[in-house]
Amino acid sequence: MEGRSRQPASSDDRPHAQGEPAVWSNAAMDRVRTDAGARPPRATIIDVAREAAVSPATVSRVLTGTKPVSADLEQRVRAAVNRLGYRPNPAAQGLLRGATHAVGVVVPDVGNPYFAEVLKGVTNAAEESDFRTLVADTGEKGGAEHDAALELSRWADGVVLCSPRMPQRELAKLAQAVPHLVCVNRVGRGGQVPAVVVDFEAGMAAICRHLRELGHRRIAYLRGPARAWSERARQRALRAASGPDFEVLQVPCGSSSADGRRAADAALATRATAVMAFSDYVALGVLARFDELGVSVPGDVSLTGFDDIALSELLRPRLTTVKVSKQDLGRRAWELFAASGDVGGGESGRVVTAIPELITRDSTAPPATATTPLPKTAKA
Amino acid sequence: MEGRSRQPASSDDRPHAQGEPAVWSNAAMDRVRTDAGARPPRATIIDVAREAAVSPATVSRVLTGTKPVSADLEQRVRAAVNRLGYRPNPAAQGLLRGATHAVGVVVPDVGNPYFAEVLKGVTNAAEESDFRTLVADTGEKGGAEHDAALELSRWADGVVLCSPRMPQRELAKLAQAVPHLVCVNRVGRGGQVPAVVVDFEAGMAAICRHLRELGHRRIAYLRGPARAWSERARQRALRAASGPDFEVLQVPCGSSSADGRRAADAALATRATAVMAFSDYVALGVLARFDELGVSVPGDVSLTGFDDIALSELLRPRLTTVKVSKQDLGRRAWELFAASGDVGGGESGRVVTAIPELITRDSTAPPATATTPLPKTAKA
DNA sequence: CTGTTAGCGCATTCAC
DNA sequence: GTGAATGCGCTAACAG
Repeated sequence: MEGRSRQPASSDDRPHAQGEPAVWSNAAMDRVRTDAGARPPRATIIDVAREAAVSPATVSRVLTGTKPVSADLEQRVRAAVNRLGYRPNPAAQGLLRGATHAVGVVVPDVGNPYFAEVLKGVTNAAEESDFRTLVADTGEKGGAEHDAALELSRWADGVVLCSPRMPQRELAKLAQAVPHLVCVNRVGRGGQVPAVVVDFEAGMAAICRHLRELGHRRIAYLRGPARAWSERARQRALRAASGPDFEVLQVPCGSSSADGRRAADAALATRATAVMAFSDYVALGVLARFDELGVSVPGDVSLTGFDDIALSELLRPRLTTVKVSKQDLGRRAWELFAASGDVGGGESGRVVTAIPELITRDSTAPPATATTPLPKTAKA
Repeated sequence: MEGRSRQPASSDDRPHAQGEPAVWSNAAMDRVRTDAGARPPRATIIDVAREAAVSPATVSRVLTGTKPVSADLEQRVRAAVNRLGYRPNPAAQGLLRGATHAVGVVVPDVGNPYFAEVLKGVTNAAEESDFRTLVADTGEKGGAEHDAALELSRWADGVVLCSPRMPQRELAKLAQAVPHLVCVNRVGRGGQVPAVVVDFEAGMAAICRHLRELGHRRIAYLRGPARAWSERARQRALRAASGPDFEVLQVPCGSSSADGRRAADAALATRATAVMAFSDYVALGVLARFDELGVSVPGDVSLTGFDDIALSELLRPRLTTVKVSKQDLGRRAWELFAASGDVGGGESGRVVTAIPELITRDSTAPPATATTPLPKTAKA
């Protein structure tokens, strides 16, 4: 594309670094050998058949193992396959079989360790059944979920929707358009769409109980995305736990650690003795901001998360939270998809519930005094 | 499959929770309506053609926009498409065009925030060009990379290999079998395979310089995976920086925070005044273990990371590290792939280098004394 | 057991 | 401009 030097490129594998915009440099380390487009065209099943001097059908039979083939021919075919490095074209197979052997996964944000783990769970489980995984990252934009799922549904045999933020009726409509839709952390009206969900109510209840037992009476709750089903479940638990001796102050927040960081000040302003974050990921941000403000956890305020991501026990203080097996969530979602296939798509409406477990660590303690402590110092 | 109750399932969307093994419960919330397999079969282009009373070719022309179509017919077709909710079958398109409009991404571990970000970068960039993304997670098993890439190469038009740990010759062989292979953080012999890499040498050099300026003379380095190309690059920088007044002690470690946690004690045992971790992710584990041991950072020892993952500035102390634009890495890899397509696969051997930037934060400080401090207390 | 035939859903030649 | 025919790579039905 651009001019190229004829210099044979230092034999070492060390790239040289030079400026281009910002930190990026386009090392003009041009190709060495000029065997450019000399790549042999991909072998087809016909090539293999010719090579082995058999019919394509025989090759197919050897590879799929559907019908018995004589030992002699089988050897010839295998040899030819290896020699040519033949691998069947999945698109063609899919076209014929009407199934692609792939699953789609829609996540709000792969950067969020929670979803990364769920994705990993699906991927690993799918791999065991020799299924490929397609991902779509909606960037926390609920509006993009519908289209992403619809698109993936054409590529894959089923779609796993992680924590969809879309409205209920949109989900219902989607479920009708997408053959094997499985939700994670969301159950639709009456549970028509198969789902694997965490029992958020139980989890929040456990956290509330823990806080109450420690003596907290005034709690700030950092809300997650308004449209998240899990948020509504949490709210139910909060309502149930609320009372004259257990006041829950709602603070808008979000689902990322950046959101947590931003909301930390507002949480403090409630003069609560404990802060419940929507998730561990959010709590992370809160912790950072509290530290900046010189607010000690749990000395000045207690803090809780949700999910028990790997980081939470690496943090200081180690976070009190509720443990959810994220990879299992993904794996279960996969299983739900796999099962739905067996029954021909009729078996919808299965909901699998994961019971989370309270993990008491260092970020919670009894309130320092009857009244809410204020930051020791402002802005470290 | 199992017996089902006729109970109409509580109209609420709250799943009930009951025991099964461990924390999982299979809520027997059966399907409500019995419209089981009543899903209409997916519409094909022929259905649309019939519905619009035109030929399939016309439908195709409207959808692909290759040839002009009269306004009248165009309207009829579009209406039919909407009515039927038709979406072309990508497998069929792929078969015909010989390209799938998908990229594969092979990562050692999606749970690692570094790779999650790179993956996100690829996904987002691909999406903009209307490409799908396929992922394979090799679980840090270098042996699985080759097969994963090979497999993905049949599904996708190209494959992005993230930080492959496979031996050089295996990579070379792979590059020959996979049409559009792009590496992240690895350049093969002479750079035949297009790659986008971080200039690890520059990064490590910057860290060494920083540490030396602070007065550190005895440093422990927590090694990454032996087979990682980036590790070898780091070693080069270390060798260059080493000298009588700057001693680098090597400690085997790995690439995960769990590895870091395990290696922390050994790092301490070197009696170094500063510890350089292979990555931020590793440093995370080190920090946690140090805290357990009552070793203060940077009071007793300084600690550095690499990559500047989002967490690193949320941690306390905030980690001194070297900043790498992880999403950009992914995006650039995508661009390399896209570009390689334009030139027909001949343009191999492009290497793009990202220059990282030192970020000085709170985890580094001058050494406390001339001699290495020992842990204040053992096992907090 | 093996080879031959047909067609999955689509875009793209060709004729008109 | 439009429609009818062809074939992408593969496997499932049929013959033999």
